Amino acid sequence: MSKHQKEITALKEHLGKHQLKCTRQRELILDAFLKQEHITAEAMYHQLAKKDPHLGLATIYRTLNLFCEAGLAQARHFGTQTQYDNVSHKGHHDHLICTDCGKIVEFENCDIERLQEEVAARNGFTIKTHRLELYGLCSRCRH
Amino acid sequence: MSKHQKEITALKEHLGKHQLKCTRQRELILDAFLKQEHITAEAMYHQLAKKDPHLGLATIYRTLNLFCEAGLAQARHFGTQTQYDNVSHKGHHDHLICTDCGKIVEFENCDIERLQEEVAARNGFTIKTHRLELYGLCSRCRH
DNA sequence: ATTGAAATTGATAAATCGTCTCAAAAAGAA
DNA sequence: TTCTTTTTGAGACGATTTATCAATTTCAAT
Ligand SMILES: [Mn+2]
Ligand SMILES: [Mn+2]
Ligand SMILES: [Zn+2]
Ligand SMILES: [Zn+2]
Repeated sequence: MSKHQKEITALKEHLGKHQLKCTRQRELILDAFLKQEHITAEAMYHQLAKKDPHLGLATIYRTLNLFCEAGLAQARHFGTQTQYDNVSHKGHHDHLICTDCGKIVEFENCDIERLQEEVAARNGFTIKTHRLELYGLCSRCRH
Repeated sequence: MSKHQKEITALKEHLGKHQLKCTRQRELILDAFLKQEHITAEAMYHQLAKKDPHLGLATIYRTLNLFCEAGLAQARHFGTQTQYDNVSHKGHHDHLICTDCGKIVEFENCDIERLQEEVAARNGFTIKTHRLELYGLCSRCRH
């Protein structure tokens, strides 16, 4: 029994609900993805080339996007590339960033999350993901 | 005396400190930029084509990146494009973005802003700026 | 005002990243 | 097995931004 049974089941459920098929490539990519905290399509392409030299980059992109739709991954634009975060690896969180020393504090605030939902609903949107980053000075750098 | 004298002076100081030159193109682009809250290089290219049909797109990019280095602008990846925000602009707002059609809705929410301050204070931070982007589907794209 | 080194420009090639196309292959229900 | 639908891989393609480079402009020193 795999350590990641919950995620494997979640994906299979998503596949079933959407008339999608369980392929060797999807299983291979899922297996590799669940071992990561976050990865780019390109990095996964090179990593999996050892196991299957014919696995196409387009398939990696398609499958990582599928994971996003199934709720297993979350895409984040980071610099010029897209990072696919493993949602199961760490819960959702946002960031406080010190612009002076670069210190990063992770936080989670349910009230903010709820207000975000309200704002979205008021504008007819359904939120899939979000990004909240607070930039400023940490206590040490303020003095 | 221009309404944006402070920013014009700030740019000239930056130019002087870095052996950069004050060109007609830089003045033209600065003038247009300071009237905007945020703009893409492409949008500015089309906008300025009326005043100078030979102004190159590369010059727009180079100049907007220069404004970032001079502290007048802030680059923000927004979907596939880069938005250059005018940091001197007073009216802060955040964004709802439809991941399907690209629609962008601007919003302000004082309660979220207040909670952000609380989170920051609890962690010893003083917020200078922040970025909040909500990604999802607009009413039309949700079907 | 003239000169000349250094910076800048515009046109366009190139790089980057991700999606689209489509014929062949695979999945899976019957 | 048969048959329909989905998926795949390879590369073309599109969008955005940066690099290249010869010609032009700036500006400080004559
Ligand atoms: Mn959050
Ligand atoms: Mn805000
Ligand atoms: Zn700090
Ligand atoms: Zn939409």
